[in-house]
Amino acid sequence: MDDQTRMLASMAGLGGLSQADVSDPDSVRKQQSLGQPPQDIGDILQQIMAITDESLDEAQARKHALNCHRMKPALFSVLCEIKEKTGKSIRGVQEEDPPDPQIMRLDNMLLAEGVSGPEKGGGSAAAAAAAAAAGGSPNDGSIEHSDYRAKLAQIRQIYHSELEKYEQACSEFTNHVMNLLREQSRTRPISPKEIERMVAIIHRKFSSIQMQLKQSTCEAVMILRSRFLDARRKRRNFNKQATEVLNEYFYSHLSNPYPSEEAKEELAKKCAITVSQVSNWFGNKRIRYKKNIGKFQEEANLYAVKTAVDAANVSAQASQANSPATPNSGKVVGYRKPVPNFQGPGIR
DNA sequence: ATCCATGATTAGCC
DNA sequence: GGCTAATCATGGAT
Repeated sequence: MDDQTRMLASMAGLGGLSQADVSDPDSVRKQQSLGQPPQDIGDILQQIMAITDESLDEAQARKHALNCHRMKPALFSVLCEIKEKTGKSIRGVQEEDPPDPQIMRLDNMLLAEGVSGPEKGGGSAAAAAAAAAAGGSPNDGSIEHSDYRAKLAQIRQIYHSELEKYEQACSEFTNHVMNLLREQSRTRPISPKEIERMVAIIHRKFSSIQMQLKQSTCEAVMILRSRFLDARRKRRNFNKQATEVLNEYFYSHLSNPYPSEEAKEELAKKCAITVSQVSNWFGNKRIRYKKNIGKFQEEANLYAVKTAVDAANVSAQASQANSPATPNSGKVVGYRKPVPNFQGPGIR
């Protein structure tokens, strides 16, 4: 075996610094290449025991000699090239793929929720928006709101600390593998490109772990949102005055209890609730009235009387303001007598 | 604990 | 898109 062939063998991963080098390599190689059963463990142990400082030194010296050989760089690159060509199957898998749409979705959501955004406490805007969407009145639920923010901040904190941990672990592991490969590239044909690819594989693995983290964070945020912002969970009865205003309108428009968009806006303003709450209220009222007119009879009479009295007051004031000679002729707008037969004919 | 009232949501209709 | 009817979920009285 001349120097070059020995080196080729050693670089192709057959040699290096194995126990075969330091004791009797040929017997082991021959046995294995001939498909014979591996030699006894006793024999191997014998060989290990036979390793001395001297033989180690000799092996190191030989390795050093190989590394310093003038042909080494050229041969190394040739071997790398061969390996590159034969390793097509691996390459196909690792080609750059476009950014995962799912991870983009998760990123967008976390950003929107203020979890992954740059500024601290970024959830407030999202929380406010969500609260507004839920249709709550402007000044209620401030306690729950701050509670929501606190919980969101907690999620955010956990998310960031976990992310940091993953990133640290990733870079540590990457460094470790890179060092290992660099070290091995002295004795095996490992090109920098291959190391790069390995690093990419590691990053891919870690990013899939990151995706799981993002996914579970998203789930936590969704649960939090539904817990705090589901309007049904924090239902509050409208105040007495608001209910009165709505009932007044309902019973004084019993023949057609369908307020126009403008009327709804007006009522919403008066009651300090949203237009959709007004719509909900009328929807519920109509159906419940229709289902049990008898039950609402008393209420209907009450509001009819109330409306009549109000109208009388208004007209009395008006007649006082005008001339005393013209009484309330035809001025009783919105008056509705206490009808014994409330059919609500207008309800579809 | 139970029941009723009530605001919100949902599916289906027009 | 607005409405009805059914239903859910909670508040409050008992």
